[in-house]
Amino acid sequence: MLEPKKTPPISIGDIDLDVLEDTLSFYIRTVNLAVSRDLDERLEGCDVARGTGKITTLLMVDSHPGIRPSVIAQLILKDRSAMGRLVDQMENHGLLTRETSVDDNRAQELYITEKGAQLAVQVRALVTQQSKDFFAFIPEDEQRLLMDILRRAYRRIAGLP
Amino acid sequence: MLEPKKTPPISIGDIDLDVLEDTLSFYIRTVNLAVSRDLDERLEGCDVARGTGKITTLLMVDSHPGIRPSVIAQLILKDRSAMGRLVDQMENHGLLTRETSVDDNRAQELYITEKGAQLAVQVRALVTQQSKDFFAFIPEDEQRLLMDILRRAYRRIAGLP
DNA sequence: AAAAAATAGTTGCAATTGTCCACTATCTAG
DNA sequence: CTAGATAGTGGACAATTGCAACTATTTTTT
Repeated sequence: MLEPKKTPPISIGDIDLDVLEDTLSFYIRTVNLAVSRDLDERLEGCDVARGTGKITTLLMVDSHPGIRPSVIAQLILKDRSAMGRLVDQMENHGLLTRETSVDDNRAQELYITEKGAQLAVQVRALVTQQSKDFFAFIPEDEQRLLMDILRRAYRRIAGLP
Repeated sequence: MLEPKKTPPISIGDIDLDVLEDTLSFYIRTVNLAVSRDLDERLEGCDVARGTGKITTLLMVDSHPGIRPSVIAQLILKDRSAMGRLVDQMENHGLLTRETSVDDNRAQELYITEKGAQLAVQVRALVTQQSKDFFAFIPEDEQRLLMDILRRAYRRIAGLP
């Protein structure tokens, strides 16, 4: 029978990724997407969900009382205006307070609140666990390797010693 | 002299990253930020700048004529609506065309245009070079390792075989 | 063969985000 | 004392993205 045969569509299994197959940045970008989404889900409603930086800010303010917005901005790769808004938000949520530095009236010092400190405890646990879970399918030793490399990359990017 | 001494502010060198120091997801997120920005700079005005997915879409349509939007959506981890807009954009820019599949009238097939094909050539070179440059400070063998691990992660996430 | 469920794509809405730029205040250096 | 750098603020704007509802078509079930 010479019936018109349906050409099977290109399905997900047939795909090769072209040059992206060997492009590190492609994998970084996509894995980031997935891990960030997963993290957001777990933070549902947690006052520090969505976007990069809230978590880092919370933890940094908690463990470095008096730290300045501009320093955190450098850590999370944001400009000062974005950082300012982030601090606004967290202040409104009662997680931290701003004070003008007595040493330099241009600068601010950030301090954690009681509520912020409590949240920090939870977030520390949650973030650690999430990362562990998400990458659980990678063997321990490879995880360490991966982390070592990415840590170096990050420190270089952020200008850390 | 007992003058009031200025307390030196917490500076970038004094920071320790708390639990983030050992959190893979933190590094993925920050390195992603940096590498994506760098990429965007190089793509300035290039019709496929900003956001994830345009590049992948271009290359996939170029190397898999007739591929469907939903298949690409799965590769770039987006939902159908986001994918639709992406295709709108690229169609408006004259990079690809849509046709309704004769086999399945619900589905579309995407085809590259001349302009799109030319851009694909450039983008292939640019993306490859960018990734190479950006991670140049990592030794070759570590890069390979990193890529192997992340590739596995990606394939798992995207549901590839 | 008819009804139900699954799939592909579109659209509206809203929220988020990030960026750019200009502006003020303050500090530091020459 | 002036010039230039630095910290933070605020506005406007563009772009992405995500959700949910909706249509059309195909496939499965009964």
